[in-house]
Amino acid sequence: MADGGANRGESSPLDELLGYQLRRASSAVMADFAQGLARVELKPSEATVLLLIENQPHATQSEIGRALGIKRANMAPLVASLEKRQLVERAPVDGRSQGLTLTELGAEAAREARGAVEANEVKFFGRLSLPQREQLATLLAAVRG
Amino acid sequence: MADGGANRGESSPLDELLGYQLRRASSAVMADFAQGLARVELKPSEATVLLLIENQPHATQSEIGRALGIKRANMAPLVASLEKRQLVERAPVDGRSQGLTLTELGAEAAREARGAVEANEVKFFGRLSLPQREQLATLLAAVRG
DNA sequence: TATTGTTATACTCTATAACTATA
DNA sequence: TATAGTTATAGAGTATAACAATA
Repeated sequence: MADGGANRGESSPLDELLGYQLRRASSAVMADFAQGLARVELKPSEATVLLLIENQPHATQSEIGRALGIKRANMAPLVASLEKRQLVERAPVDGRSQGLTLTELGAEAAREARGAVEANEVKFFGRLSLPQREQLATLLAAVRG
Repeated sequence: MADGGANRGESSPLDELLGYQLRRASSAVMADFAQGLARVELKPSEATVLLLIENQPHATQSEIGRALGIKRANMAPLVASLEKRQLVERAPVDGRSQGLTLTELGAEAAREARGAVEANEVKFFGRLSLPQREQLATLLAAVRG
């Protein structure tokens, strides 16, 4: 790693800060997740969109974006790319909205994405006991308010 | 917010994923932190660098970068900008390393950065009890391994 | 008037590669 | 050989502003 990895050899005033620890933990988990997805040529944002469409077929891209905290302006090129790769299909809902569904290829990609998600969860949270995982979920929800 | 904010109205399969919850919590905290720093015209990465230099004067930028998980290649323009703004001074340690210290202006910026950090901590973690905060710190450390 | 989707654009953070110079 | 610092460059995510079409 040489650079960029987590340094744990020296204490720093940031160690006391939960916001900082939260960011570092999130970065570590996300970097591994991105690496796990690289094999399938999906970015994390694309993978989460696929999983959400799988779970809520015919949702519009605005709805998906809202659920994921991704702005409309950023959803447009993201979905356009998924459609171009024939992972997602659009079907008009009304004159301005289009419902999104997975193609067969998209469903396969979603399965692979879920595999990457689960490997990532096991790798980072498998060390925790079930009560610890529940506690962490509770605390994270409380932080988000 | 209209877009981009956290949607909590609908359940999704991602709600079960600790990695996803971790990322969303981190994003929320970081967005608020960045906003709090905007008043001082500091980015989060710059603020953390200032705080670390304050705590470890004469540390080299490689050392600071290692402690923060920022690569040398990314530290270079960051520190150059802080130096240009006269927040940081460099003093040669040996022929290839330079120790970093805060100027008076930099010390003042660090104080303001610390204020933003503490407001951010209170806003998001003040809701938690002390044992809960300790538990969260323990769990995040365990996640990072 | 509000919402959907879109384009253009900019900023932050991160990543690799390649180079100089010093140890 | 390894390390410090630099430059160039690319990718991922996010942000705002503005627009057309539709509700």
